[in-house]
Amino acid sequence: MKVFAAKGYHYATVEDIAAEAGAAKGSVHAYFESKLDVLLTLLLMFWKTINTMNAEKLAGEQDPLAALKAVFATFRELLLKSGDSLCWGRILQEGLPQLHTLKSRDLRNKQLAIARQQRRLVHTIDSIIRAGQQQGRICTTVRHDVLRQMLGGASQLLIYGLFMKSGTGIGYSAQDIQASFNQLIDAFAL
Amino acid sequence: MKVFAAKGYHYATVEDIAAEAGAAKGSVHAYFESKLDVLLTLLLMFWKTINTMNAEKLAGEQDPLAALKAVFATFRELLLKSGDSLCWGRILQEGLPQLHTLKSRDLRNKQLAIARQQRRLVHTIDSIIRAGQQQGRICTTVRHDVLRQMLGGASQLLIYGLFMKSGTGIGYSAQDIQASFNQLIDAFAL
Amino acid sequence: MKVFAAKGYHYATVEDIAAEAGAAKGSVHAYFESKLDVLLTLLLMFWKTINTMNAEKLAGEQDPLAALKAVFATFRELLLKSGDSLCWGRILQEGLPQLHTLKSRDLRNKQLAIARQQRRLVHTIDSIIRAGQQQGRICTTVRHDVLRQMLGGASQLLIYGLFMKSGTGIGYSAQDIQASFNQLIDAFAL
Amino acid sequence: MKVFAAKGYHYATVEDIAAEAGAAKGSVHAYFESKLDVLLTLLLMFWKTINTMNAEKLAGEQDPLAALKAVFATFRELLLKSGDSLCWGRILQEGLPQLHTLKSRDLRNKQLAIARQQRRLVHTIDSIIRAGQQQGRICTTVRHDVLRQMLGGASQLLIYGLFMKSGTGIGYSAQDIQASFNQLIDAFAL
DNA sequence: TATGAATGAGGATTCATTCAT
DNA sequence: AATGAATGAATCCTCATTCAT
Repeated sequence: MKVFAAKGYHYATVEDIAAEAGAAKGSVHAYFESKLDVLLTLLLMFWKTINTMNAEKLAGEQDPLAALKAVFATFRELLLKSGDSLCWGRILQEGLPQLHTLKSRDLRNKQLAIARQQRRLVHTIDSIIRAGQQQGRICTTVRHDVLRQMLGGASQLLIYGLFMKSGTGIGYSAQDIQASFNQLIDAFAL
Repeated sequence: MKVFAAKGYHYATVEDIAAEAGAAKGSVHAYFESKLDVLLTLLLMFWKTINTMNAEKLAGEQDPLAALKAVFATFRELLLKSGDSLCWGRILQEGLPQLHTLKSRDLRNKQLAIARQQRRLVHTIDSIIRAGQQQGRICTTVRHDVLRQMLGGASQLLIYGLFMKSGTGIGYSAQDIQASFNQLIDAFAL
Repeated sequence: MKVFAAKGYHYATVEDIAAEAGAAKGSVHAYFESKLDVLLTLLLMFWKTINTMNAEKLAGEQDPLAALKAVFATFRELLLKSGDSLCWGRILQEGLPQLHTLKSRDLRNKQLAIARQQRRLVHTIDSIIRAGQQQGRICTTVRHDVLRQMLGGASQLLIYGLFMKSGTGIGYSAQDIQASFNQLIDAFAL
Repeated sequence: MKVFAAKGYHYATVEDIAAEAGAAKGSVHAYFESKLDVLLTLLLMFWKTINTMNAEKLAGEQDPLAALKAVFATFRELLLKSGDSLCWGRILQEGLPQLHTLKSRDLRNKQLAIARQQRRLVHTIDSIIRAGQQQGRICTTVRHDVLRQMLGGASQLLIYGLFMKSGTGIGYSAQDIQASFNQLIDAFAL
């Protein structure tokens, strides 16, 4: 994760990964089918964790606005967990090869599993928004999918901003994000 | 641009690029120092265009809310220009090598120029927001840089959504974006 | 061919092949899909040549015994052509990977083409033998396929013997083979 | 033996060998210096067995033709022993690395021992033929080494034929070989 | 003695880049 | 100016071998 985050998938070598783990090149292939498998495994882990955490948090939560805030808080927590680097953030952005280019069946399945987890998160958010709209708690002039994308994008770039190098005009902290993002959600509340 | 967008920087070969341009592999290097140079040139072109278009649109525009809407409209126009594919979108996400890894001085300069253009856009947006806040037109409970990141992120993911494959829960069109995004901006107006 | 013959397929590296050809490693892959493709191409070339030469020689040949002698003479000519090394001989013995292990469709087709050419030679020999048996010129107490295998094996090992290192009890020359092999064929004539 | 026969030396892994033996990878190296050592050990075993069996059979055999038949019968027995696969046959064909490439003295010695056993078989056959020629039982128009190679090659390919896949024009059985091969020997009897 | 996790040398392959034509 | 054949650096992956347990 560290290596991919620091160098990007393509500039990271298997040797780099092994070295970071304090192991030898060959050992990486003892645990992963290929370099791509390492990436896919990480991605799958990320999305699964997101969904698991959300499931726990949302159990029993009735208020759609609170639920929405909780979901995006999960996202922030996970992205910020590693502390000093935007590990997940950079990994999530990596362009993956087309599904049909994947040689092994196992890898194809992994990529499908990732897509499934991503869809699950999407579905979670959309359900909350639609429920909120039906309860008259969330404004209905915005499509649920549009709102979901806006919130997701805003959330992402806010976090990325935390790790941007100086000189890019970012002066806020993790705390600022929390408050402002909740204000954003409230802007769509009724 | 098409090739990078379709395959991603690393999966695109110089041969692909040349073929798309109806030229031969060697010719690419007659006009570009390297493959990376092609990408950097494209990126620089993108950001320069963004800033140029903004400069034109904003000349004489007094209303900060209208100005903000115009700036993000520019972004959308450019990203959507190619019509049937998210060319710029994918290109913009490509992980670039670290500045210090770049061998040639020319490439380093180009990357710096890109950063300059990106900062210029950031400055443009921030100026509008701060002016709006001073004029009492934009709410001051949100930092200007936080608002800028939120708007930028929302804008990006909305557009990416347009190109996502079916099954990802995207049902909106380019028109939906326009209205919803302006509503988002208005949510921060006073 | 020289490299495969000298080192064997697996002990020969692509670099060796390139060096022998006075070219660079990468150039091998400009003309061949893979190292295996080099081998398959050579094998296909060999079997095609065998069949072509036979077709020419046998046109108009009525005598089955003369025809048989001609076919095996072709085999000898080709194996001995390179002069100072048993190029084809060693290449022909190389164990090939199973058809289904082959990654590319092109390689699979090449291997099938080789099998086709081999079958064609087998068919050529068998036809001659059967015709000879029907004409009462070749003894019928031996199955045509048995005789074909015996003649083929004898032919092969005779030639291999020519290239065996001293100390293996080989004292004959290429001329001795010709006479003795024809005597072998005559042993089955009526 | 089974593994080498099924996959070929280079496509067989030590893990395969261990698995077939119901042991673990590491155990192979407890009994053999290296993978090549396994192969050489098998080869040496084969040739030693051949010579031992021949020594027993030939003790007291006066008739050179009967002796020749016995020697090649031994060869057939051994090659066909495994029953359903051409184990020895494929192993015998494996291209070995050049003697001087062998790292360990032990391996070099083993390879020399194999060569010694091969020479011993050659000598056995040649002695029989020469004795037969001196006794006027075997025709003298063929050199003893030429006859030995012809018989050996014929014998080999006949047996290989038994294991060839269908579609290669092989229709005979192990019994057909016996009779036909003896007829071949008789063809050189006086 | 048996194991199997860890190792790293070895080699095939890719593809950006060069340069003679 | 355009080409594309040739190059070789870069790197993934395999698997024989080692060795601590």
